[in-house]
Amino acid sequence: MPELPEVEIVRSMLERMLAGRRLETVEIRDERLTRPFDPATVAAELEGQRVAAVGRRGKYLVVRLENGRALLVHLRMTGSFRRLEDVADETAHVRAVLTLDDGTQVGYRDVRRFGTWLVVEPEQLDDYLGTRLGAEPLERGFGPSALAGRLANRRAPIKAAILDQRTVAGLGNIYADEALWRAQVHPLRPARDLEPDEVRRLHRAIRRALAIGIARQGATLRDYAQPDGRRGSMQLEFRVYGRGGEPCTRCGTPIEKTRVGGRGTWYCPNCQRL
DNA sequence: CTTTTTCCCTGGACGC
DNA sequence: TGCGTCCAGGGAAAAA
Repeated sequence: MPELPEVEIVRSMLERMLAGRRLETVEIRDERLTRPFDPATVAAELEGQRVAAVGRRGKYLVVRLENGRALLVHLRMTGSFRRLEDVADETAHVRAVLTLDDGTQVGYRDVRRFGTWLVVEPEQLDDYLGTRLGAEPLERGFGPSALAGRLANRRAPIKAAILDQRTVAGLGNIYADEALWRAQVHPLRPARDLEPDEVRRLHRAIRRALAIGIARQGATLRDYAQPDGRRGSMQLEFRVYGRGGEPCTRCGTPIEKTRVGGRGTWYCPNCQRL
C-alpha cells in the first residue's frame, strides 16, 4: 500500500522514464481509472504532450506536462507503474499503457482498481492539492509547532489525526503506526491531549520513519514494487506494523493489535501508554 | 466545524 | 476441490 516513501521511489523512477519524453499514445483500458471523466477524453488530453517533470505531493504523483497541465495519479492500495519489457509475466491487471517517443512502454497496474488518474488545468493544481493536503512532512514548512497547531482542539485519536492528510500529507497505516511507536505515543490518545514534548517526539518520529522508508526503497508487502519490478526492504525495518505477538525491539513486551478508525493498529502496550 | 460510517474493489487466507 | 466469509485500506461522500 504505497505511502509517501513508496510514492517517492515511484516518482524518482518515473521521472527518469518520462521527463523530456513525448507521450505518443495513451491507452486507458479501465473506465474506472479516470472517473468521473471519460477515459477517451483524458487519453486525448495526454497524447502528444511532452512531460516536463514528475513531482510528488503527499501520496499524489504529479506528472507535469509542458503545456502546463498536470496528470495527478493516486495509486491508492495497489496501483503501480512498470516498464512493460521488465515484467513481461506481470501483464494482468494493466489498466493503462503509455507509449513513449523513445519506444518504451510503461504500464499502469492496479489489481483493486482504487487508483485514479486526473488531468488538471494549471490554475487548478494548487487548489486541488491544497484543499486536500497539509504540509509536506519532510520539508521545512513542517515543524513541531505546525504539527501542534494541526492537532489542537482535536479529540480524535492521534492515529486518526495523523492519517488525516490535511494534518500532514503522506502518512498511511504503516508509517502512522511506526511513527507512533518511535514517538512512544499510544495510538488512541486524544490528539489534543498530547503534551508539547510528545508532539515534538511525534514530529521527529514521523520524519524519521518516512526517511528510513525512502532509504529502504519503500516497503514491499503484497503489491508494491518499484517501476523496474524491484522490491523495497522497509518491511524488514517494521517495529510494530504486522508484528502482533512478537517482542517489542525496545522492551521485549509482545506487540498488540487493535483497531483505530477501522484500521488495523499495532503498538507496544508498554512503550506506548494511554 | 469535527467525527464516524459506508462504500469502492480484488485476491489471499482460512474454516468446513 | 470448492465454497463462503473475513480481511487488507486511501479517500470520497454521506451521515451523525
